[in-house]
Amino acid sequence: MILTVLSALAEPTRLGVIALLADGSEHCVCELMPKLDATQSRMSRHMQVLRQAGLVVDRRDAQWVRYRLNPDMAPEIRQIIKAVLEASEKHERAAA
Amino acid sequence: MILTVLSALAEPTRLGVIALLADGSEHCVCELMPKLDATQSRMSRHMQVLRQAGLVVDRRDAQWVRYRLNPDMAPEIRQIIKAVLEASEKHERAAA
DNA sequence: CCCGCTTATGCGCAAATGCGCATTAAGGAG
DNA sequence: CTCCTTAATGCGCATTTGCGCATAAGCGGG
Repeated sequence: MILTVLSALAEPTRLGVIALLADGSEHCVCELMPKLDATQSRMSRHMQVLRQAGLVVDRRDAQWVRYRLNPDMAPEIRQIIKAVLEASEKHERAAA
Repeated sequence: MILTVLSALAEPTRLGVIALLADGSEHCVCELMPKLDATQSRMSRHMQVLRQAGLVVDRRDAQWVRYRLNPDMAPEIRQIIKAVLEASEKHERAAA
């Protein structure tokens, strides 16, 4: 379980998705694709990994699929995500 | 950097090592091996991954190599480890 | 119905990961 | 020096992962 979460986060595109979804709102794949410089099939599969790890949920809205962070995520997992995002922010700053 | 840390943690034996080292003291490979049910070469390579991720440091002591959590680990990384260990503890309890 | 847009998926391939086995290396004891 | 213990590493192999390409599937509009 935790291992699934960690593997899901241990990939730049997927971590990028989590960072983008961390604003709490919904985003469709077609919006994430250009922001993360990923092709459609790549994005779709990465989203599947995040879904299976229980990190995101999806909702069909007409021809779009809207993703958001799983609102029922366990608090411990939420805490991991928080720590990871804070760490990556710090490191982006350091790199810039 | 964060990705390296996450991949390092996303493996059961390595996560087990971190959990064992979390007591703050030193442990030699020969002690970790039986506790994590790992062969010698497996352990050695996993320790290398943890070292390269900056999570542990090693020290030669006679014929042993003693490992401990990297005391110079960045606080953000430390925070990730803390969150991960707490989550895995909770989940072990749930599984038991 | 056909078309266009968005997303998912089957397939094959290349690269990465994890492992065991055997060997090497490093250190201490006799 | 040899022998023993502990740890690292070269090698080959099997599995997993990540990807592109093409195709299918879901939805709305005309």
